[in-house]
Amino acid sequence: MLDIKFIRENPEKVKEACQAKKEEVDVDRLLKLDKKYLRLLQKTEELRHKRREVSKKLPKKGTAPKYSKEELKKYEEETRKAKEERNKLLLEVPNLPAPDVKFGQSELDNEVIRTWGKKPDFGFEPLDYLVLAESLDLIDVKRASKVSGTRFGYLKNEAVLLEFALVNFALATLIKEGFQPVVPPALISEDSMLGMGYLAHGGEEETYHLTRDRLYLTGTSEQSIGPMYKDEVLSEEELPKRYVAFSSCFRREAGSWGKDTKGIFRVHQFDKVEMFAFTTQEDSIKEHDYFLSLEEKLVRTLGIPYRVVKMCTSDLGNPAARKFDIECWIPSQGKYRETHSTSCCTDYQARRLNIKYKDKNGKKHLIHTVNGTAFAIGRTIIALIENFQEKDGSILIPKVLRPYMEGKKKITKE
RNA sequence: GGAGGAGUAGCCUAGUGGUCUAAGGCGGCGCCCUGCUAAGGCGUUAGUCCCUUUGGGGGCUCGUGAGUUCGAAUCUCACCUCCUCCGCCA
Repeated sequence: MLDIKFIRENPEKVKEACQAKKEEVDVDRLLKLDKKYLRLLQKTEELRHKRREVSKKLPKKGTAPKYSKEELKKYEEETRKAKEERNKLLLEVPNLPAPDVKFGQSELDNEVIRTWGKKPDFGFEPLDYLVLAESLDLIDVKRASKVSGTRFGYLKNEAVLLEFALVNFALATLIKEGFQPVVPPALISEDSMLGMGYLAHGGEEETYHLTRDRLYLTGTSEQSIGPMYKDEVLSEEELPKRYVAFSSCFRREAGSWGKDTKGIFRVHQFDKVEMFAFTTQEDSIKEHDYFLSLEEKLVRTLGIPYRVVKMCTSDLGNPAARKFDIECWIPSQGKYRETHSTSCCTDYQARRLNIKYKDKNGKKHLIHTVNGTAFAIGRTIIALIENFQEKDGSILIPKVLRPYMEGKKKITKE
C-alpha cells in the first residue's frame, strides 16, 4: 500500500507509476473518494465532539442541549462506507518503481545485465531433463497426475537426496551470512495475505484459498515471513533482520494455461528456500543488491551457467520497486529460464502490515522489506540434470553437494 | 470439538456507568547527587487520523465488531486470540 498522503500530494507521479507498471488504477477516482471520506470524517468528528460536550454538562446541570444521535449514527455509517470504498482502491495502487528501473512495455524490455559461465559443450545431443529423470527414476509426473491431477510431480530417489542437499547447502551458506533459519506456516490468514500485497490485480486468482477456514496456502514463504512482525516496532540496531526459510509453495498457475505443461518446471506445489530481510529505509537497495549477489554465489558454486535480468517497470509486479531474476541455462531448450527472483518492496508491504523501526533518535519509520530466492528446488534440479548430464545418461553431482549426499558423485542407472 | 479463565499503552498491572482527558510499577530517555560490582532523587515516556492562521485545536483506539445509554475500559451479544482441563491426533 502506498501512503494516501503521498498520493494526494503527487497524483501525477502515481499515475505515471501505474502506467509504467501497466496496471490500471483510476487515481482520480481514488482522490475523489478520499475527499468524500475526509468530508464525512470531519462532520462525524464534529458530532462526536458535540456528544462529548453534551454528556459532560448533563450530570451537573441536568439539562441536555440537544444533539441528534440518529444524525451521528448516519454519518458514522457513511464515513465507514466511504473509507472502505477508498481503501479498496488504495490497495490496488502499485508500489512506485525505483529510480534506476527502466521504463518498459513488456518482458522484451527487460535488460540482461550479466551473463556467467560457459554453456556446456556436450559433444552429443543433450537430452531433456524429464527423459533423463524418468530413465533414472528420479521424477514421476504420470502417476502424480493420476493421484493429484496436472502440474504435480513425485521426486524420487536421488532427486530427493538432491533436494535435501540443496536445502542444506543453502542453509549452511546463508546461516554463515547471518541469516536466521526458519520453517514458517504454509497456511496464513486472509489478513496476512492481503498485507503482503499479492491479492490485488487478480492475485486472488493465483492463490489457493481455503474459504471454509479463511486461510490461504502460501505461494512463497515471503508471504508468511513478512507478517511475522505485523504491528511491531523493531529497533534500528537489530536491522537488517535476515531470515532464510524453507517451505512448500502452492500456486494455482491460473494465468499460465498451456505454458510449460510438461514435467515439473511449472507445478502447483514445490519446495523453496527463500531469503527475506527487514531493513532501514536507507539500506534496502543495498540489501537488494546483496541478495542478488548471494543468489549468484549459490548458483555459481553449483556451476550452472546463468544470466541476470533486471526487470523493466511493466514486469515488476504490484509490491516491488525493483526486481532481478536469475535465469539458468537449460540446454535442451536452448534457453535461459527463470530460477531465482529477488525484489525490493521498500515500505509498500510494511505500511499495510504496520511494521516499523525506531532509529537512534527514537523516531519511528516504516521498515523496508527485501525478498529473494535461494533455491526453488524443482527448477534447480532441472538445471542440474540438464547441465551435468553425461553421454551415458548419468548425471554428475556438483562437488559442493556431495558432502550432503554421502560423497556420491554421480547419479547412474545402477 | 467440549468446559472454564483471561485479553488495559514497549512489558507487568489498577480499574464494577460520569473528575478515566486511564492510576501505579518495570524498562527506556534526560537531568541532578554521588564516586567504583553501585544506589538514590527529579522530570519525561502510546499510537493513529482530521483540521490548522504552524501557536495549536479536535476525533478514535482498553482484543475486534455490534448493541444498551445523554454518556461505556466498565453493562449485553457475537467473534478472535491466549491459558488450563477434557476429547481426538503425527
